[in-house]
Amino acid sequence: MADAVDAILAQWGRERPDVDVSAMGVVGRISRAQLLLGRELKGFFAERGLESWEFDVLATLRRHGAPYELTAGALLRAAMVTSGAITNRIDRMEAKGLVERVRDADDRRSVRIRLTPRGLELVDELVALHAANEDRLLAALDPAGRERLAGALRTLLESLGDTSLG
Amino acid sequence: MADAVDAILAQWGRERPDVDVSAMGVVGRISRAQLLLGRELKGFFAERGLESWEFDVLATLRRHGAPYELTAGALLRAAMVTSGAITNRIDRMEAKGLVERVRDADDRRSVRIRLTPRGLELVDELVALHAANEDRLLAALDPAGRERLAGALRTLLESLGDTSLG
DNA sequence: CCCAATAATCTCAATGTTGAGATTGTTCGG
DNA sequence: CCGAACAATCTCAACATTGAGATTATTGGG
Repeated sequence: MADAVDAILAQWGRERPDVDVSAMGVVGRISRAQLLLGRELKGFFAERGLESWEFDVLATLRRHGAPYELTAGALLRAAMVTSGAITNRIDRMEAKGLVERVRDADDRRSVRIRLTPRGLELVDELVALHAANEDRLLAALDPAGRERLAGALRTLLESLGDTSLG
Repeated sequence: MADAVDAILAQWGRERPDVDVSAMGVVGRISRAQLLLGRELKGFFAERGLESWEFDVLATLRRHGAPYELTAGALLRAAMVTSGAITNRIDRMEAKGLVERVRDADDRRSVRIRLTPRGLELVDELVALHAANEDRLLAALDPAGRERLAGALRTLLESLGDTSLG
């Protein structure tokens, strides 16, 4: 069986047989898989009135444990976005009542972003559904295949410097 | 050794031991790998005065073979973007002299996008460097590891419907 | 203590994508 | 042939992100 990337590699093999394009077989598939999975997740959250990035913020706060708050800086490092993006996201989620800004009394440059009761309730309700949905998206892979995939990606991520949560 | 996703899974295990979040070990890593690889590629092309999406258009035209032209529709399906994005990209690349629009005489709704000599020269020069750069980014994986990774991703992509180039 | 360097967040213009609708052209049944 | 349905591309407003610079607050050397 062949996917779209196999077709791309075959085209390069025909047009530029002098170039070793085999790395594209990995990099291209990671890119396409992310795009297709991202679309699925977007649809999943849209059905529930959320953007994917909103769930991402909620989940980041939730999994860090009580009192479910992080600084804006910690959130932007976790989401791997820039400061402008985090300000915008928090603005919108604050307006929706999912998080609130709390000025830090010890360092007033800092803003702690905290889950509201409503935000906590929402993320606790969605996380199981989200995990089950991701599990469904991986249905084509058996447990051993998932383990190999996760393991190889871990090796790759470590080599790319993805070792901390910031 | 642990990457950022291991830390995330450990947090969920602590906070919500009732939820099976193992699928995030795969989906989360695909997402982060794509983000980090994408940044590397962006830097690589920026050093050469190109955006990643510009190379993507050039490469799509090049690998389809002479006369190095495709319709706007074929290009947008290959890039997996919407029509507005392709119009914008072609506008800018046409202004840079990398591609040109050719109205199809047989079906005048269609526009064929064709590599200019300069575009062809540029992509032919860059493709080997690009492939070598991607190879470098995967240096942490041995050939067998790459093969397993590509194979598992192919299975996943097929199951997500990524079987044609449009 | 003061001031320069550093730090955290916010502001905002530039950039790019989406997606609906407009425009232009083709096809095909009657 | 005509007109409706379909097709390909372009237009444009809404929305998000980036990244540089502004703002506000802290720290540490002298």
